[in-house]
Formats: sequence, C-alpha cells, structure tokens
Amino acid sequence: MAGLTEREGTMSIGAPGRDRPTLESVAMLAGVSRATASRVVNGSTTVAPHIREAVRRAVADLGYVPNHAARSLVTQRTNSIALVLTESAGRVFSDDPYFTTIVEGVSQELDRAGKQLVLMMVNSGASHDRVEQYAVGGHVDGVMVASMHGADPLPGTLARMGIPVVVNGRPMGRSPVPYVDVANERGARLAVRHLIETGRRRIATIAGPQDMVGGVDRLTGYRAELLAADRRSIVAVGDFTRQSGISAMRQLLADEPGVDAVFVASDLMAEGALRALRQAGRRVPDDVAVIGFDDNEIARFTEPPLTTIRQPIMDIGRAMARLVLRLTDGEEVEPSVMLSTELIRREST
Amino acid sequence: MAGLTEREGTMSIGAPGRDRPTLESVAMLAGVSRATASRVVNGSTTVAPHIREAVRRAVADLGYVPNHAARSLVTQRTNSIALVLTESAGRVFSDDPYFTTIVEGVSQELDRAGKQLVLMMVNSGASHDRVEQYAVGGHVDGVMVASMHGADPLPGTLARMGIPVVVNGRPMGRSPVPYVDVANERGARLAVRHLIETGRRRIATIAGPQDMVGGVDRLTGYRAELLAADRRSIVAVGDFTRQSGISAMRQLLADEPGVDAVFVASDLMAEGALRALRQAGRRVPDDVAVIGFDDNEIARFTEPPLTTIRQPIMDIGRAMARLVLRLTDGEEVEPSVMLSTELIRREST
DNA sequence: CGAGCCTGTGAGAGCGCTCTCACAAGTGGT
DNA sequence: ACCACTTGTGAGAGCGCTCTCACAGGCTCG
Repeated sequence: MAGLTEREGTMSIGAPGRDRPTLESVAMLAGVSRATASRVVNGSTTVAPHIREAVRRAVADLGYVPNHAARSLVTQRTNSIALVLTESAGRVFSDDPYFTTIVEGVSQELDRAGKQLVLMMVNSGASHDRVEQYAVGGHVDGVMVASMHGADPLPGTLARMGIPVVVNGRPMGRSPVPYVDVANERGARLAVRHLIETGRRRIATIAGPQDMVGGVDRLTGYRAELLAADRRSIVAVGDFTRQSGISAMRQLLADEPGVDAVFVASDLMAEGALRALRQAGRRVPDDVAVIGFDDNEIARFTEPPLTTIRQPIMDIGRAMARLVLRLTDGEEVEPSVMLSTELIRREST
Repeated sequence: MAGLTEREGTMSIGAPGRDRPTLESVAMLAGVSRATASRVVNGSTTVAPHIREAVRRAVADLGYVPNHAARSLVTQRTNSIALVLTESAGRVFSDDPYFTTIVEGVSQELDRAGKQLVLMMVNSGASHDRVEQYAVGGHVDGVMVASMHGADPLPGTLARMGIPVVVNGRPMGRSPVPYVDVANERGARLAVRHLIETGRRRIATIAGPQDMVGGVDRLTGYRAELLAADRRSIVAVGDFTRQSGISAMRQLLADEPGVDAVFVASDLMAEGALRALRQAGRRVPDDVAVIGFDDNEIARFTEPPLTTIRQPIMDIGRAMARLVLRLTDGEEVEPSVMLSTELIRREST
C-alpha cells in the first residue's frame, strides 16, 4: 500500500466481553430451569404466559444474546450461507455492476430469512479447497456460486459432498446443480427482431466471450433470429469490457462498412461501440442502430441513451438465495429457475 | 420478482453430512488421544514426529475437517469479521465502484489472515440492532463499518459494547473508533493548485453532499487553496451521482458564464459535468478545464479522458481489515490511518 | 373416587473441541 | 545411584446450548 501515513498515538479495545450472560444466568434470574429459558428464547408455545414474561424480562435485563457457536454446535446449523464469487478479483469488481447487484439481491433475500451472508472471493484453483474446507467444516449451511464460467468444477464438487449448492447461469456440461439463469437466447432474439422490425438491413453483433454461457447463448439467439429472417450473420467477439466494445466495433466497421445495426451483448461493450461509432463519424441511430444487453445504470447515460435488453440481475441473486434456502430446509427444488428478459427502448435504435 | 418461470421437475440434496469424522475418530485411527490429535491439527510443535505423521495420515484418510462451532465455542473466537455497509441498498451498489472496491480490499487482507468475511447490508435504523445482536452474539470477532455518513451512531455503539470496530472516513463528531481515511482536503488542494498552475482564472467546484466527510473535506480543501491564491470560490453542490453532476454544471454555467475550470468532487459527477459542458457547447479543456476525484475506471473513458485526483479505495479496505485484525488480537492501534491522494493528469485540463 | 391423560417444567446428556493439569518416560548432573 | 528437570502424552473438565425424557400436577371421564 503506497503512501500510508500513520497518526501518532494508539488506541485499543479490550477483547470482546467474556462475561456475557448465558442462558443459565437468564434462567436463574427468572427462577426457572435452563430448559425453560431456552424454550422461551426459541419461541416455544408450551410455556405458561407468566413464566414466559419472567424469562423475557430476564433476557432484557441481562441483555442476553444467544451464543451462536454453542447453538450451532448442537443444532448442526449455522444460519449462514456463503456466496462464492469465482473470478479474478480485478474483474469481479470492475465497474460492471453485475456481481454487486447479485450480492444485493442475495443479501435482501437472506435478510428476510434471518440468515447471514458470508462472502468468499476465490480466484486461484488453490482457493477452491479453501471453500470446500469451509463449507464442509460446517461454517455455512449452503453455498451459492456466482461464476462467470459455466465450466467451473467447484459447484459439482460441493454438491457431491452433500452441501446444498446453487449456481447462476446454466452450467456448461452436465451438472446436478440447480441454477438460476436469464433467458439470454430469447433476449438476443428480441433484440434482433426489434432491429429487423425497425427496418435495419445489415445487422451485426458484438458477442461476449464464448467461454461464458451468457456470451454463447446471446450469440446463439442472434444467429437463430437472423436465420429465421434469412439474413446473414456478421460477428465480432468482445469480452464484456468497454475497451473490447471499442475494438470490436472498429473491426466491424472495417470488415463491413455497410453495417447499419449492431446487437451488442453487454451495455458496457455497447458504450464502447457507441464511442467507436462516433469517432468513425457514424450517427446513432441514423446511420447505425445500437442495442445493448443488461440495462445497467449506464444505459440511461450514454449518448444517445441506449436501447437494450433488460436482464433482472438482482432477481438472479434473489432467486439463488431462495433456492439455496429451500435446499437447506431439505426441500426439493426445481432444477432451474429461468428469468425473463425484456426490450427497453431508448434512443439508440 | 417479475417474469419468473420454473422448469418442470425437482431436485434435492440431502442435509449436509451428519456423519463427518470428529477429532475423536481421528485420534482413534491414529492410536493417540484426542488431545494429541488436537495438538497436531493445531500445529503444536510438542508432538513427536512419528506421531504427528500418524495423525496427519488419519486426518487425510478420514477427510477430517475441524468443526467450526465446537472450536469457537471453546476458543471464543470465530475467525470471521463483519463488514457492514450502511447505505440504502440501492445506492450502495449503483455503478459507483466505491463500496465494491472496499469489499475487494477487505477480502484480500482477510484472506491472507485466514479470516472470513461476513457482509451485512443495513439501511433502516432497525437493522442496526440486528448488527449489534449479531456482533454481540459472538458471530464475529470484529466489525468494519463502511458508511458514507460520518455521523452514523453504530460504530460508537459497538465500540462501547467492547467489540473491535473500525470505520472508513473520519467520523463526524467525537468518536473513539479507529478509522481509515484518505487525504481528501489535500487532494482537493492538489486539484485546485493544478488548475491555478495551468492558468485558469475562474475556478468553480461541484462539491459532494455536505453530510458526508468526503464531501465536506474536499470542499474545505478547495476553499483553502483558492483562499491562499486570493481567489473567489464558486460553489455548486451535488450528491456524487452522475445526474447531480449534470445539474450542478448547468447551474454553474448559468450563474457564472465566465467559469473556465471546475473541480468536481467525484468522477461520476465529473462525467455528468462533462456532458453538460458539451451540451452547452463548451469545449473541454479549451474553454473549461475539468478535474475529478476518485480515479474510477470511468475516468479513463470519458471524452476527453478525465484528469482526476486518485484515491486508493482498495487500500482503504485493506487498511481497515488490518486494523480490525490487530484489534481482535488485542493489539493497540493508532487512532487513524491516512492514505494519500495524488493527481492523475489526463486530457480534461 | 380412582384410572388415565394432557400440559408444563426440570434434570441431564451430549454436540466437538481446546486446554489445563497430572503423569510417564527420558536426560543429565552430582 | 539418586534427584531434579525437561519433554511428550493422556484424562477430563467444560465452553453454552438444545432436546429427550421423566415427572409433577391438574384434568376429564367412567
């Protein structure tokens, strides 16, 4: 860490209170047994009202808070769920709000259920072990894996160890793990259809990376819809970053000067494409129509504002959380949850 | 959640293995006592080499992983640290990468120390209680509070309960809580000085919200530097969002048409300002110089690329983690860590 | 009026681990 | 050869909680 300066002086805080009240002391104060105190704390109904009140008062007076470790030692549950972000850290938290929005959705749903969120960021293969150890060590009741790469082996491994797991995005290859995904292919078709309907002739695409499910499925949708309309595909491939959008657009312009529309597989890349188009002197939407995918905040602020396919990222997080919660409750869950995408019309088409 | 469709069929995963090996079984297999097995697992050196090996083998054979709850019940430590994000969820995870970068820094440092990260997002006052209960319940060894508002009462409350706490940003008002902050005032002065040195005459600012320390300190720095140069302040106030940057810039232009430079307290607002300037037909940097604050990813992609004051956000996270780790180890720590800011010259000045 | 039943409460075991303490065995000095 | 040590190991208590089971007391019902 560069440029660190530390102020004079020090401060310290004692180790966290060792003298916290236990159930025992609550019971004593309320004049009941530990078992009864436990019943009240856990909301059992089989306790006489006046006793329940006495215990409640004791809890309040003492400021009693149940000890988590002791409780989960006997219940075998921790009330916390891990969210694993498998991506090189640098990419995870670029200014693409994808992961962070997932986190937000997950957090909301876990909150409602009174569960805690343990966030784990893994990048190297070595840290896969860490996650496994952690989950198996009984730190968490379940695991959600938010990976960009559908071929990640981690979810399968965890599932095989008997740990409830849920992933985002259809896993590439066979996998017994429930997943949450959006209708990527359908969204791409929506986009292309829109372009066709608004009279565009030469419709290109800037696809996402082909080792990610989203990238693949959106390209598939683009191709399928064009094929249905008997048109030719014009494809450049990016990696979801702004910079790659710029390069891909330039390449498209060079290869196919007559292009009059582009379906871009992410808003960030679309912003790059817009920039490249402007620099090339093409007007949007007059000369070239541009449609993105995501409906990020940024889509409302590009020039012109970006027509795009909205995917409900926060809902992905929510759905993942709900699935894993049901798994930890021992319920059966459907093998996948599919969320819909929709066209958001703005001014770039 | 809108547009949810669920696939046919169900799948389920059994509750996590109840039949996991315990220390007892490891000891038995290795032909030693539980105490000795524990010694090996915890890396004690006072175990004879051949016994240590036997235990290691037993651990590997059985796939033994220590039970977290049992361990922390006796050690009174959980090996996990909470990061509390106090902001209305919507704002926390907009496309401003501030919080997410903090999370990344924190995560890196916690990883190194083998600690886990528990992420808590609180917004209403009610959930403050939840955090307190959680921390006091012994779920975590320490708490980092990443708040935008320096006046948040939570850190003080936690500290008073004897829980190791660290915050980001100098707390407004008296507080015994160690904090990590960047040299906001100095950074602002750097920016203004740069503007002066490059020959600008009428230097305005778009300040951040005045209920946040960053907003206040940057405005203070701006004023101080101008005062030192015997110039007049021209101030508009935004709220760190892109939209507010647009509005503030328009207002500045209306109030003070002769303005030829603006120090904007965040890159996101600066991007808005750039847009407003362009719409008003002002050229950047020819007519008006613009300098931002943050050095987000976006700063490299504005038109023109944004000169800005870089603040090491990830280092804030790292420093917070290191501080709280030291507190949980019972060490004394300095009351604050100050990180430096620096000028990044690009093409908007 | 006694047998059988709820219903509410307490005693106590035990979750899996760490850590203190006692002790067995080996080492060296006198 | 004896006594102090050191060193390695095991026995066992106990962390704070939940939950099973037994039981006390008050019912209902024949």
